[in-house]
This record gives sequence, C-alpha cells and structure tokens, in this order.
Amino acid sequence: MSGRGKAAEEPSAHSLETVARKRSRSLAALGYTKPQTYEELRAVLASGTVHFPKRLRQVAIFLWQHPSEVALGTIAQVADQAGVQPSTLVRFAQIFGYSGFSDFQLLFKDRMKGSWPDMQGSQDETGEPNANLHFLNGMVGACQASLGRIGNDFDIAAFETMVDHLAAAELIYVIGSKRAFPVTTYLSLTLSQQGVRNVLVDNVGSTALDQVGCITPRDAVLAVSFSPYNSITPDLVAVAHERKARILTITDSTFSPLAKLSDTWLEVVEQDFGGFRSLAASLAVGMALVHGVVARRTG
Amino acid sequence: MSGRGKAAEEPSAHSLETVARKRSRSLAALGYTKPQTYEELRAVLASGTVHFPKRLRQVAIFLWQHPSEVALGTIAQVADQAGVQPSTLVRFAQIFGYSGFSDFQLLFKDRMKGSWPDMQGSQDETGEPNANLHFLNGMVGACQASLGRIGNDFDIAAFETMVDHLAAAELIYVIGSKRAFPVTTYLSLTLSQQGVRNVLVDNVGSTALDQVGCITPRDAVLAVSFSPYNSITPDLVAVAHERKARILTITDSTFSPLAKLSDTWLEVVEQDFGGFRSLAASLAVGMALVHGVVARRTG
DNA sequence: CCTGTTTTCGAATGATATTTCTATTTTTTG
DNA sequence: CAAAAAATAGAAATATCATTCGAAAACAGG
Repeated sequence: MSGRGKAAEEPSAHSLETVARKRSRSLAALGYTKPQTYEELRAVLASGTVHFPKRLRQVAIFLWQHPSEVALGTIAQVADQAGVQPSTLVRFAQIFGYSGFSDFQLLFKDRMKGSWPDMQGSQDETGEPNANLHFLNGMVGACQASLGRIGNDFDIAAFETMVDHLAAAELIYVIGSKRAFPVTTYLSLTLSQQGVRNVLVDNVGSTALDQVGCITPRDAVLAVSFSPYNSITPDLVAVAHERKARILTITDSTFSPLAKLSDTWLEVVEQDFGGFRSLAASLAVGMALVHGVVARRTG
Repeated sequence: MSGRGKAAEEPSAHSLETVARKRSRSLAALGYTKPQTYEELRAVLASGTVHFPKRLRQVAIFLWQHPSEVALGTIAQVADQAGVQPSTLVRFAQIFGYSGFSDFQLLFKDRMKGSWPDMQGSQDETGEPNANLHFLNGMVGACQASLGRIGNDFDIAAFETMVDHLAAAELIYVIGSKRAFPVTTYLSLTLSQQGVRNVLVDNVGSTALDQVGCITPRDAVLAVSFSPYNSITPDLVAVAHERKARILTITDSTFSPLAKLSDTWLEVVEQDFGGFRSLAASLAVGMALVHGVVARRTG
C-alpha cells in the first residue's frame, strides 16, 4: 500500500543487465517478460516452467488459491496467511520484474475491479442472526463453489486418460492421507462395490511402504493429495513411480509434488470456509472416475 | 491502513455526550447505530433519512456507485476519485461511528471477499455428448441438490443440542461404517486438528466392540449412518447406549435404527445419481458440528 | 449587514506498510 | 565431506498513508 519507491521505472536495458549481473536470477533475465495481467501470471505459474524453492513455492500456491486475499490485504496480512515473511513476498514480486509487492498487487486489484464493475441495485437481504447457521451456510457455500468450478473449467481429456489407465490396470492402488483420506476411502469402497479390485493404502500398522513395494508396472495408482503436501503420500507415489506403475492424480495445484510424478493429473480446487475445507468437488470427480472405469471395463 | 489511532473505543455514553456537545452531529447521537455490514450501510444511505452537506453527500454518492474502488483503493485514491479531501472521508466514517477510514473500509473489503470467494456460479447448460462429462455433471447436480436441501429444512434446534452435548463430553467417539466412514474419518481428523479429543471407531483389527466397551456416561458418541442399515454401526451404538453415553446421530431417515437410540439426531438426506451417492451435505453438516463444538468450548 | 455556527480545507503529525540489507540457514556442487 | 552458492528470516530504514487540528470559508438566523 505504501513505500512504492522511486525505483518504479520500467526495467530498462541497463537495469535489467545490472540485476542480471548482481542477483543472477530473475525471470526477465531468463527471457521472460513481466506479466501484465492476472491471467498472464496464472499462465506462467501453471506452465510449470518455473521451479521455485520452498518458500517461494508456498507463495505461488497461496496466490493461486487465494487471489482475493492478495488483492484486499496488506503485505503483512498476506504474508501471515501464506506462512512466509513479508520480504519473501517482495522477493517473489521482484523475480517477476516488479519493483515490489505494491506494484505486484495491482494485478490482483485490477482483476477484482474488472470482474466486479461496480454493480448497483442487486440486493440480497439474508440477515442471519444464528452463528451456527451462519457457519453452516458458509460451508454449504464453499461446497457449492467448489462444485461450481468443476463445471467451468474441467480437463475432460485428462479425465478420459485417467479412466483409460485405471480401466487397463491389473490392480488399482488408492493412496491419500490427511484430508485426502476420506476421499480415498470412498473411492476404494465404491470401486469394490462395483467389482473393481483395488487396494486402499491406509498405512494402518505403518505398512504403506511395504504395500506399494508390491506394485508392478501393470498396476495403476490413484493418488489424491491436497496442499500442504507434507504427508507421506508423495513418498509412496515416488516408490510407485520407480516401480513403473501408471500414476493418476487428483490434486489442487500445479505445484503439487505429485504433478510431476504423474502420467496424468486433474486439478480440483476445493474452497474453504473458516479454515474448514470442502471435499465435495473431489468426491464428485472421484465418483465420476469410478463410474468411468466401470463403464469402460464392462462396456 | 494505518494511523488507526487510540480513539478506537466504542462511543460510550460519556463520549457521545461530549461529541454531541462539541460537534453536535453524529448519527450515533441521533440514535443511529453503527452499520456492521455493507448492506446495512446501503440501507441507511438509501433510506434518505440522513441529509448531508455538499461534500459529504458527494462521498455518499461515490460510495454508492463505486464500492469496489473504496475496497481496493487507499484513502488518497478514493478521495481523489470522489473529488473530496481525504479528511472528508475520515469525517464521513466517523459520523457513522467508525474510528476512521481504515475501519470503515473493512466493510467494503469484507463484502468483496465474501461475494468473491474465487469464481463461482456460471453453469453452462450445453447439451453434453460426452458420457463421462454427463455423469460428472449429474454427480455435481446430486451434490448440489443435497446441499440445497440443508438450506431449506434444517433442524437448527437439534443441531444446537448436539453441539451442546458434544462440547460437554469428556471424550467423543466417532462411529460410522461403509458410506458413512469417509464422513467419520473427516470428522475425526478435523476434531483432532481443532484440539478436540476423539476416538475414531474404525474397526481395524475388529476391535470396535472392545473400544465402545470403554465408553463412560461422561462421553458422547457421534454416529453417522445411512440406509441400508445393515452394518455394525447400530450394534456399536446400542452398546454405547447401554453404557449411558450421550448419542448424537446424523442419519438419513426416521427409520434408522439409530434414531430411537439417540438423544438427538439430525436428518441429512443425500441424493444419488446412477447409484453413486453424494456425501456433500453430511460433510458440510459435520464440519459445522465441529466448528460449533470448538466455538462452544473456547468461547 | 453582522454574528454565531457549521462545514471544508490543508498542513502537521503520528502510525503503518513496504522495502532494503545482512547474518544465518539450507541446499547444491566439486 | 567440505566449500560455495542460494535462499531465507529478521530487523532497520524509508516512504506512504491515515488522522488530527486549527484556520478559513460558507451558511443560517437575526
């Protein structure tokens, strides 16, 4: 919001050179051009051509998932929510060629302004006095928003590929921890009910590694993983990958460590409300996968 | 964003009097209460009961017509666009009982955050030739329908009672099998993450009966069960009932064997599509329960 | 036309946010 | 395993912002 600094001038040939010599790492120096719009930024992030270290990746994930927080908040608030230092945000912005966070933030503000061109008139009077009911409504809203996103942009090609691989597999290993575990549980259950043989890797008795150690190249792994990616799932999937199994993943961003291990992956972004995350979209996609596999095998 | 000032305390009877004597004009002094939401503010402005002098009216009109500018901009930018001095904006905010512009601006930011939780809404009703996509849309529809039913008829009283009992319990046993298991898994996980001690009765090693054999009258059981009711869940709950624990149930019909064993129960009806049942509504209600318990215990 | 009150303006002030810089930690490389 | 490079955290510095306050202007009533 402040401290814009007088160094806000466009990166001239000279300053580019200087930066490149001094810090040696800026996307501009690598031939990238500074994203002028939010969509361009998203495209760059999604391309996966840029590999960030831990904290910067953390920032990228947060920007991806909570653009409105970035637009509305101060650098301190955003840094806090993303779990990094304010200076890390500045570094991130500068890597993309901006003079600092304020400059960078304009992308997000413009985006918001653009997609909400000062409506006037629409009124919804939903006075909600009860706190519990309020939360419930918020949670329902988060679920519906998550489901809504599926309708908008869904990678049907990736989905079909996943169905193909799963249908062709001799045995399907279903892997997921923490928040993803309810999803894998339901997947495994419905697969079994539909007569599709599968193994739910639940790590009871800490036997997960031994289980995935039995995977053969004819098998497929259906992995589900959400940010933060600090569970055992990536390790298990890495083993499966070494053993040359097909890896099919449901995850919530390009930055998932599973993305690069996977033959195909689907992005399913779940919304949260008050820190409680929806699973509705993932479950729906999961059911569709099961249905697809059954249809492919029987049809 | 800054200079919040130490004069942020609510207008007490005394300060009201003082202000009224000194400046003689604040809506609080006129019996108005400080608007807590953007909608309330709009209502006050629209009512036309307040007559502002020229510059303040200018402010009111600008706020009405360009709420997003107010949310995203700094006081200087907003003042500039509205054609007034920054201090005029501060005065305006203070008339409504806020300590200053920053405080006032939160109304607009919250409003934006709330109604822009990441894109949502637009559904394309294109006739879908792809079978997989068709099923996915059907599944999404089933989820949304299930969620929608919550909004219509929800027994908030039963919900509150359940929260009370759960919050009062020494230890919470979470029980559910088959389709209900993903729900109990997520319930147990989030409860633990929120610091609420609980036992997930998962029947690994067929130890479920022994686990529930440890239940005391000070404990509570949170049971989830769906039709058909042929699983082990009713048996486990029956044991818990004999041991005089509180029984709180989420189920899908009056005919559930759990209903008669329960102190309180909530009906959550999940819709299915092609034989695949949604869990969205149960999960949403479950999260609301967890949230309620945490709020009750900490608040 | 004058006087008391209300409103507005704009500079001074106090507070906050952003950025820069450096020591430390982590990672990579030979 | 050691040395070099990169990345990070944290604090200090700096720029910007929000608020206050006194004086000038506009207004209303007599």
